[in-house]
Amino acid sequence: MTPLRKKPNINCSPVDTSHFFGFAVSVDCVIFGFDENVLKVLLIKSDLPTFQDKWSLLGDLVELDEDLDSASYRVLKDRTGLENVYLEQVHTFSSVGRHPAGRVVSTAYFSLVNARHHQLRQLANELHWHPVADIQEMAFDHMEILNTCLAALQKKIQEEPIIFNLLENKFSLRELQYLYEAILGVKLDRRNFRKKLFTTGLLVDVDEMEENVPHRPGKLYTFNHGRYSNMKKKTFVGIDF
Amino acid sequence: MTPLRKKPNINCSPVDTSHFFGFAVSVDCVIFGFDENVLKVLLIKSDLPTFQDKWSLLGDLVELDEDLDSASYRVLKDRTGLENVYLEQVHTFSSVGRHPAGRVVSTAYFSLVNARHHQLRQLANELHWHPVADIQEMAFDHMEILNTCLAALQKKIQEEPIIFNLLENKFSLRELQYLYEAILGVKLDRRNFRKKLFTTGLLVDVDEMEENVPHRPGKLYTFNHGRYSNMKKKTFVGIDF
DNA sequence: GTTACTTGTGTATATTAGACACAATAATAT
DNA sequence: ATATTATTGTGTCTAATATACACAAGTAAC
Repeated sequence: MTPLRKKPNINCSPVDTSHFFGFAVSVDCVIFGFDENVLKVLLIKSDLPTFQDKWSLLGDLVELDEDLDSASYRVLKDRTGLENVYLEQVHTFSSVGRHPAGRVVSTAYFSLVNARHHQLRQLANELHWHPVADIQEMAFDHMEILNTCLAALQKKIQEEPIIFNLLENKFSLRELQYLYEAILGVKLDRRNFRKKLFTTGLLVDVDEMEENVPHRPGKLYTFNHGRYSNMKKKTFVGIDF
Repeated sequence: MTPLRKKPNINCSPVDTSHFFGFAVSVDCVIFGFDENVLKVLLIKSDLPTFQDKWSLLGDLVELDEDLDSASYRVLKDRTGLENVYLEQVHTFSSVGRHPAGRVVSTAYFSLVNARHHQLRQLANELHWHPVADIQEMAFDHMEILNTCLAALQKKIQEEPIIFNLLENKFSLRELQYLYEAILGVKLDRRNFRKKLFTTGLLVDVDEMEENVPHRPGKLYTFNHGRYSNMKKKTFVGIDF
């Protein structure tokens, strides 16, 4: 429980109030995208002098009348223009010295977006996609947040089919396989990969082909959201490679 | 990132400061124990009038110079007398109206303790073990927190061998199996269960037998922590029933 | 039409999961 | 001491799943 220190009622005791009610809360969004066969994350240059020229995650302070999910949705919508994106709370970071401006605890979310979505392009002036594998350091404790969220993502895509949020609506199996490989950092056997995915029954052949590829085009598929929602109750069988 | 609203420096602007730095942060610990073949959780009667006679989780407000892990360790140590217990952050709950005294976001941890540990008994006057399955309602949003933590526990014990934290140092395979069954809410095949656990190579036969059981006594085992730490690097293979 | 690259497909083997039964042991009651 | 009761300890067969692996055919570019 959360007993507010028994003694003085928190509403009548300004001293105690300031003692406990002195936190700021923020959200930080690790926004993943997939482009050029590489897993990327959307970053912004830090505007704090302390972290001059360091990159940081997209985040914001949470308003007093706002919950964490709403705050992260707001950040995502305001900063990227995207709505209805996949968002998942991962962990709350709370080192005492983590923010130079005061006591700020931050809840990390990861988000999966289509990196080539048109609405995103326009804002490209202040935002930049970075290959996750290339990032060595960041502002604040954002490197730790990124690592934690990447681990969460790797685990989650083996449990639930959220990975499709990173692709166009229609995709080829090659794209999907490369995406799995990029996230997990492994090479997968193509035939076994296809077999496995077809047996899920969640891929719909849309009877179209890739275009503008410099080789034999592959079939395109979509993810069967409806069917997944139904079978979800009965436990989705993860993709174990 | 966490940009503190560009405009006024947060340290020079009391108005903005009170606006964002008005949160309290708490931790709530879902302390699991196993006794009488039932999964239990340690609860306390709420001392808030709003939740008269409702049970609540053990928790406390976080100090301004304290991080979340420290706060939850503190709660556990102060309230149960136990140290070196297993603790894991699960989720942060932040509904705007979740706490009657003001804006309090709370980070939930689950903890695994030996319910029969001697240090615990003395404090039994204000704390009570409740069978998880019997709990229907709780103070605050603690029912939701409990459910979330139970789900996290069920998932986690199938990925890592943390379950041994709930048992005595030496235990029989029956106790271990009943514990798995209590947490997962399923019946397991005894022969397959034993086979599976032996093949992990993490059980050490201590060459002792159960005592004071009204039937043929079983062998006692301990969990091989050292060996697990070593193999952990190479990915522990979960127990898939 | 040749080259480069990728698609699409199946089988055999190894590993793992799941179902299932009975004799041996200790404690207790008679 | 004997019977009763409850539990231990053990192995095999079958089904399901994971893994390794090769070649012909399609399209684009030259």
